[in-house]
Amino acid sequence: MYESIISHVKNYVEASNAHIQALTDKLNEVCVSKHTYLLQPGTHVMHEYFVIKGCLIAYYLDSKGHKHAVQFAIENWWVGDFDAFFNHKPSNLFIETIESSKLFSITYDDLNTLFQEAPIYERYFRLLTTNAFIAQRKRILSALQNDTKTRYLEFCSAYPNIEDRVPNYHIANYLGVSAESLSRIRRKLKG
Amino acid sequence: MYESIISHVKNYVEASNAHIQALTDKLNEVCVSKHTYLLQPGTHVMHEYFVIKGCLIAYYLDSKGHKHAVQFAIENWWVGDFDAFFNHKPSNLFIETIESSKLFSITYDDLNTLFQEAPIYERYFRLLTTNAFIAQRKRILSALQNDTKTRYLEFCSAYPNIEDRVPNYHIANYLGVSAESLSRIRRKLKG
DNA sequence: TTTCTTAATTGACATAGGTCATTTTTATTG
DNA sequence: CAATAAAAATGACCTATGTCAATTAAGAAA
Repeated sequence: MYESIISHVKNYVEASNAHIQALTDKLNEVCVSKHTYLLQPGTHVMHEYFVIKGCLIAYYLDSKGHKHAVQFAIENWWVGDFDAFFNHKPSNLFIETIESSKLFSITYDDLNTLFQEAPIYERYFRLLTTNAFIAQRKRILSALQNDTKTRYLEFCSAYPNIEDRVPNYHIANYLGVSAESLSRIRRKLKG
Repeated sequence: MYESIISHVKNYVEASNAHIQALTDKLNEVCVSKHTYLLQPGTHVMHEYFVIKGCLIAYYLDSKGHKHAVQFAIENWWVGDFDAFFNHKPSNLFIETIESSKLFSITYDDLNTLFQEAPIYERYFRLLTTNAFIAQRKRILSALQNDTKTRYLEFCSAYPNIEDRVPNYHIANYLGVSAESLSRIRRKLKG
């Protein structure tokens, strides 16, 4: 049951059995069906989630009602609202399942206890955050220097086969273009 | 001499005198004059820097020779190439002084020793990275939902008085627009 | 101060992508 | 399977911003 998260942890830090035990003791398994919100704006963020199976999207809604996807999460990704979670403020993010999904959840208090019990998890989360930061920076850079077609192709290879798992308008939102515009780009790529 | 960095650390973690000592022992003061590169692409990244006084910019050069600013660093900011530094690969970033600057530098090995000696610094860097991640996400979102004028105004209030410290074309690069376009926006704001 | 260099502004023009309205295709559900 | 809803594609039109070239302004150096 815990294989995927254990190997994820061991990918980043040297973890003893006791370390692993300390983590798994604090995880809860959650199953959610398709099109369900794990998080909605205004909510007090109780958990961060690790995806065992499934596909989710995290997005904001702007003042004009437009969605802006910030992250897709598939198997072995952590997903949640870091800002709201660590800074104890209400979220302004939607996190929604695109497929029915199986997740582990951990609470803020349990995560803090874990940091006390086993500082290797400070390191683990520091490394994850550093990687997320770097990936995000790449995304900014790509947005600044590449046209949408290039970024769409990049996206497809970064999240393999995701075109089949995620509706098109989510991808358009992620790339920061209208669904119509992405549609035109796809046509050009085919023809 | 160390006041600014000490209070920066204490802002994030509970640090004893011994903790502080462990850090300051590893810092070197560096003075660099205006228009100097601290880092250039291809280089093996030896240091991360903390700005005591001055102003710097970190940017990439894309395949078309266009600059893309990823960060301005002023007093009390850390600056460096996280990706290259932590992952031991050559940098593809320029870091350049815009004003003559005074910095602290720390090496990779010293930082790792510090993490061993005092795990609170794992925490400190985790928190810094989390904040940087969040700030960067806000930047992505702002780019996706606001027009350039709005983002320019946001930028001016996020980095107060920076218009006076930083040439215009750097700001245009940061916002992801041409210098001409920013110039037109500034004209409209005045008139 | 004068000279030289760098930065900023401006105009003309081209184009990617936005918006809105409509149609076609694909999913979902009773 | 039929009926309905949701998503994708398409066309017409508009606007913001890019590019290139020229001019003006500001800053640095001698």
